[in-house]
Amino acid sequence: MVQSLNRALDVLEALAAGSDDVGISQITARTGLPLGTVHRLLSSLVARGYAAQDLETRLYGPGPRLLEVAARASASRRFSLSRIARPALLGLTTATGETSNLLVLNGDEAVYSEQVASPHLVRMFTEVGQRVPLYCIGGGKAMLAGFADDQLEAYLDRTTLCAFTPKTKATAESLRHELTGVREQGFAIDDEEREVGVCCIAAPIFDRLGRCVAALSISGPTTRMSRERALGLGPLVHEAAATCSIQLGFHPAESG
Amino acid sequence: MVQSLNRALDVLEALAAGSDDVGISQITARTGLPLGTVHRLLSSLVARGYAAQDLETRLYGPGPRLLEVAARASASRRFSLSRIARPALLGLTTATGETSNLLVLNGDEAVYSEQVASPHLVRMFTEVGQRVPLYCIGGGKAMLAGFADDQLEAYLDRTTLCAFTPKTKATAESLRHELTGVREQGFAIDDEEREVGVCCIAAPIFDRLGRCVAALSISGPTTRMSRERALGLGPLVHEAAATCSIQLGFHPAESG
DNA sequence: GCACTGTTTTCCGCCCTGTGGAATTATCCA
DNA sequence: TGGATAATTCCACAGGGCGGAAAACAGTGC
Repeated sequence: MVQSLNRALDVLEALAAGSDDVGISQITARTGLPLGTVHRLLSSLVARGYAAQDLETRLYGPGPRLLEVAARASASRRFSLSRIARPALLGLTTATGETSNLLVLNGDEAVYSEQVASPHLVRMFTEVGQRVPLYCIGGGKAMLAGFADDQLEAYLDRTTLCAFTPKTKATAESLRHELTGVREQGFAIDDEEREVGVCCIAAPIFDRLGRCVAALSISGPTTRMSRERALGLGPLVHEAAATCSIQLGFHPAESG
Repeated sequence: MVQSLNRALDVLEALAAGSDDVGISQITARTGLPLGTVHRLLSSLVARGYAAQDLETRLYGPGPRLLEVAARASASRRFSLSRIARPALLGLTTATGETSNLLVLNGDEAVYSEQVASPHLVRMFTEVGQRVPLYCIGGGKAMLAGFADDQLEAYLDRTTLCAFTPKTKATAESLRHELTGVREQGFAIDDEEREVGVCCIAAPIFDRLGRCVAALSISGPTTRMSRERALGLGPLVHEAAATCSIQLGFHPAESG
């Protein structure tokens, strides 16, 4: 572990942590590094544009180059959703024995874009690429729950809800009510709402700007996937989705 | 300038540059650093999460921590639009003697959110906080020109164009035509389209995702701001806006 | 205007840490 | 199985980073 680099990263992270500029002495306090050292490292960071100094206040803050490099990096194949989701899907299917899917938000629909199939003979099979309305599947409802209030209302305004099965939540009222529950729990269930005999549990994935862009789901025939079992798997899916969010650069605490 | 840090940043940037993972030897070639050195620096970057190694291919790519830290940093007051725009506005007003404004996109309207007033006795005066439609002012048209095609069409669909003056471009056709011109030039003019006797010139500001979020404008009475003078100021406004974009983390070349 | 306090910035000799060539190990093809 | 390519690990040297302390610089109260 290269010492100076390691310390410089400490300094960089200290700069990025707060929303206000900080002085050298504050950074010294936070990092525990000697003052002279902090100054030297900061100068180098400034020279490369990773930090910047306000000439009036003499305080330091994160620099534009940091954002620039991160923006380029985010274009890397490494951060493509499907690549990130693959291990999560494998994990879910291994753990549960049921088919898991990555659903991506596209307009007002969800698109099945990655799948790991269950080893069971009787299993869920949805075509990758298939598009479905958001309100009637687990992954869709997970994403709706991640919407901001006005975004959700706009969606409800322009969408005609239609009951695919007797259990479909086909009124704005019932949907709104359910989504508040989803927000609290962190996962959404679809208990035969799209198709009779199919139950699924899902959780939302957020990008680095805190926008809900996708969802993970596990689905199976109700013979194996009872409502109870599905709900029990909720935390598992939630955890897997949260891991994906973090890898996308999402920061849970303060996403301003 | 701390050598090891400096080199580590070279390595980091080399990782972030391409959209595919790279091997150590490729980085050695790109940076000119010795192989052992690159490996050592990379290991440190990996340990901190700024780089990541694919265990199958053994190739390296940018790490999630980079995005995470950048996401936090972007919340810094330092990158708030109005803070970035202030010097630009000062520069424009100093250079031209006319009032300059920062307009921020909000829904389908532009909001005047920062202003530096002209020293002239006869001058433009718009209230900060005022909201105006996009299609009839310079800054609004600059932002429309920065919209993607489908985004623009959706806007035109849901907006009723209304002629404020005889010169207002109040048809979808005339607007579309004008906007293609704006895209080529990089600035938009408003020659008495909102109010008779007022002319303004404006350019769009893009955020780090390449989305058009705001615009800078210079406006003045037609007695001083002739159409010709305004057009002559176009490159100046364009340049100022481009500087703001870069400080927001916008990367002109490959913004994927 | 002047001393005082809490900063940031600069300096410099010691020595720890990063350096990079070369040896070692892993991996991929044929 | 063996040969080529690339990734790791190793180690002795010395150059670069370290950090204490001094100097320069605001900002504040008298």
